[in-house]
Amino acid sequence: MERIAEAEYVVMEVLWEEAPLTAAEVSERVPRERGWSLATVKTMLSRLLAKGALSHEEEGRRYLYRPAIRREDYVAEESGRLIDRMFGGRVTPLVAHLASADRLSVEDIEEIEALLKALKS
Amino acid sequence: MERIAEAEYVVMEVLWEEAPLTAAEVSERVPRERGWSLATVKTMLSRLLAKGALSHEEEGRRYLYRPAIRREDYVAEESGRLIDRMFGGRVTPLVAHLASADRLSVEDIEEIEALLKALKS
DNA sequence: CGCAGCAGATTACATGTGTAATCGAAGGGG
DNA sequence: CCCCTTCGATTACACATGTAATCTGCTGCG
Repeated sequence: MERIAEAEYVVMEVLWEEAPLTAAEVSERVPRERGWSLATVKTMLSRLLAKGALSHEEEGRRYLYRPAIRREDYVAEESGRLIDRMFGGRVTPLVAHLASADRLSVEDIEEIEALLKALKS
Repeated sequence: MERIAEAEYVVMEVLWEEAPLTAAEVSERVPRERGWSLATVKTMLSRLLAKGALSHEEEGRRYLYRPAIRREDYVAEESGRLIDRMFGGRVTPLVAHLASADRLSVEDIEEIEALLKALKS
């Protein structure tokens, strides 16, 4: 599975949210603050097709695009990559880090505790 | 703080481990499997200097390099970036994801629970 | 005192990425 | 039936990245 660049990821998000879509529809749904032209979106779509991250079917003389990889798989790969690089592949140090970096509120902690408890049973 | 590329990060790791070091010393410590020439390491060092991620002091006619940013800060930024992109900035979904992706062993879970308990007090 | 060798600086070059503009075909409106 | 619009395809172009090789200036060895 080829690497998806950050700008490309924006397009993937759109299509994971709703698919299939035409290029124009994707363009409409790209977050406004990106300020992308339709042309840019089309470039992203082609590159993602080439990378095998999207598939397309013809609808008249347009394409309908849809994801060819699952969001979970992509997220798993990316977060795994980060954990491997920064935390030697271990998850506990990541959580410890998040905690000490104040990314964890008391509510977070309680949610996670509940989650873990559920996991054990 | 400018973005540090993946290859550059390898050099940062070396210097976070031990500093200050000369270019040659850094080169020796770069993981063998990278197969980098000394020239490549020197390029990384210059780029990191330019980005302000390293500082250097002269020692004779060589430089001694040392990190100018803390590993903690870099890791915080990168993991924050991932969490924002993939989990809408919320940590709990990340942990949930890790759990469902089988990145959490029973021991992990117990370690994290202990960690969280300590955090609350 | 001259030169081999090492330091950093400069240059190289292919590929990836961000952000389009342009081109050629096709189809719909008048 | 012809032209304007709209598609996807092709081309553009600057900057980043990965991976070096070359250049230039000192410096210590002989």
